[in-house]
Amino acid sequence: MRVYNTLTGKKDELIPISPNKIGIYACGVTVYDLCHIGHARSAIVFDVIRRYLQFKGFEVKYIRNFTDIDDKIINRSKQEGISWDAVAKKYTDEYYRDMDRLGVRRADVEPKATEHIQEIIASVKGLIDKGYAYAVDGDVYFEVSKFTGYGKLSKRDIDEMLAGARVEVDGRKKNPMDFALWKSSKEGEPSWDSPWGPGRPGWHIECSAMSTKHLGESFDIHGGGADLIFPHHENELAQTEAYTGKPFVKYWIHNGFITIDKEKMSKSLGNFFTIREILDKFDPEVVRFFLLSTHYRSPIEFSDALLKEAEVSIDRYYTTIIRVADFLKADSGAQKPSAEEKAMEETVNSFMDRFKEAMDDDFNTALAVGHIFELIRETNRFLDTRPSGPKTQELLLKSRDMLQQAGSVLNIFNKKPEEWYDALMKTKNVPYPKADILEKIAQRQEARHKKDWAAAYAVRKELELHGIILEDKKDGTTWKVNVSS
RNA sequence: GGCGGCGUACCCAAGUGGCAAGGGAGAGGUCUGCAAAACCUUUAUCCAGCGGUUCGAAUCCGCUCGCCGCCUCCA
Repeated sequence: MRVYNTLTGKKDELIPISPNKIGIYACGVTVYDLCHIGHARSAIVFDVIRRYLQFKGFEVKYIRNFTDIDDKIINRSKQEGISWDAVAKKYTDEYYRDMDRLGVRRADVEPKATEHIQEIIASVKGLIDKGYAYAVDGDVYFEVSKFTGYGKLSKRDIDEMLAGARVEVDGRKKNPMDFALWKSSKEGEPSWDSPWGPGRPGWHIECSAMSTKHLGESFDIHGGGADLIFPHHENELAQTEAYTGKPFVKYWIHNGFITIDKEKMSKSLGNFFTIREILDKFDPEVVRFFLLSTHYRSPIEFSDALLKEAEVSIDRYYTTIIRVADFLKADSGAQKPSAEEKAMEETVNSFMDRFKEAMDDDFNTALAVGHIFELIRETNRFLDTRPSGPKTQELLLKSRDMLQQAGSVLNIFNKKPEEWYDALMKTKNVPYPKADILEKIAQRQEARHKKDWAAAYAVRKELELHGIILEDKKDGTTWKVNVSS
């Protein structure tokens, strides 16, 4: 399989450092506030990458960190009037609440910066010893010009960046591009003892320390949002390779942004939606599907209208699953050849290959989703021919199984149809108890028996007003929530 | 200013050399007591524009226009 590698700028064949094993380190979040949908995208993208690699049979070790000490956390603790570690704890809990709901699996190891202070200090010390870093007044800086590969990830040149001139001027640094490995603490700020006095780690060094501790000095995949390429990952790469003298990461994977009115969603612009407020209106499965229906490196424009389209798509899946279940329950088993059988067989049998082919090409979930809907259409088309018999049943069971397997990689299609409609009742605020619906359906059945079509129609209309659609079938009437309302 | 990306139907979106996936919306139809769902037909002789390479390009090269990102914290 091939993955796009930011370091090489092209799709590279994925060859693990150790056969059949893959180590992944994804940058998590700084726990100082609620997560927005951009954080969700990154988390879901790497969740799917991990799931797919496991699906392919790789033994995956997945690490995702929490940055639980930095300026933003300290500021927030002043604002909220609670200690910095209480802030970190609070927003770590909130993070889990959101991500669990979104079906993002926990990582194998979820390290925190503050739990790795000794490793960090050892790295900083090592970098000073090797001449890559220098201490000034309790701060320690990495000397960018000493590392010849600096800029190779973000394709930047130190001199050109200086010409760009948006770098802070700090006379204590040898070069304005030098960045902090260790920051001295001011009075009253959280601090740890170090050879350079009380202080705390710089942002980049924590990821170097944690990733190499849990995955070794060289590992396979390192990822995060595209905004981390520079300076975070560039710096991380420089300091780690300077320290170990070995290649750090083989494949760098970065996901694209979420945009609002074509502009990057970000905290500073204030144009962001929290995961929480979106989940008030849409089921997590809808959000996942929405995010996965565009390739992970492309920008995604975010809007309610687009989420609704995703909702309709998911509904189409569940509707088909109900059809299949209804069919299997009712099929007499009498052999009846179908003209569509051959086409159906072909689509079902080739599905998994096409799904894998899509995913093998840089995790092309958008194409994979396309294949899923081809299978759904073919399944419906097949059912429309009213086939019957063991062969028919076998094909339908296999189709359902294929959809389940693909769904499990993307972690969608994970509900029973009833659960999907229960969920819709909530997100669509249908204020109508299920018992009432069943009651109305019974009344309507009575009217239908008497061929009182006007009364039957009135019931249909009444429920429709509440967002409930009735479906008359051979053996009774079922209801569902209208997704397009 | 430097570096990078994008521009595919009404909307979303795959496709990176061989006759343009998929979803939504619209229109017409089949089925139905009425519906819904589903299915069928239909909506890009063409992929921002211009020029070039090639037997052949949305896909490669050049230029132009438009949009966006990174270069400061940021998923």
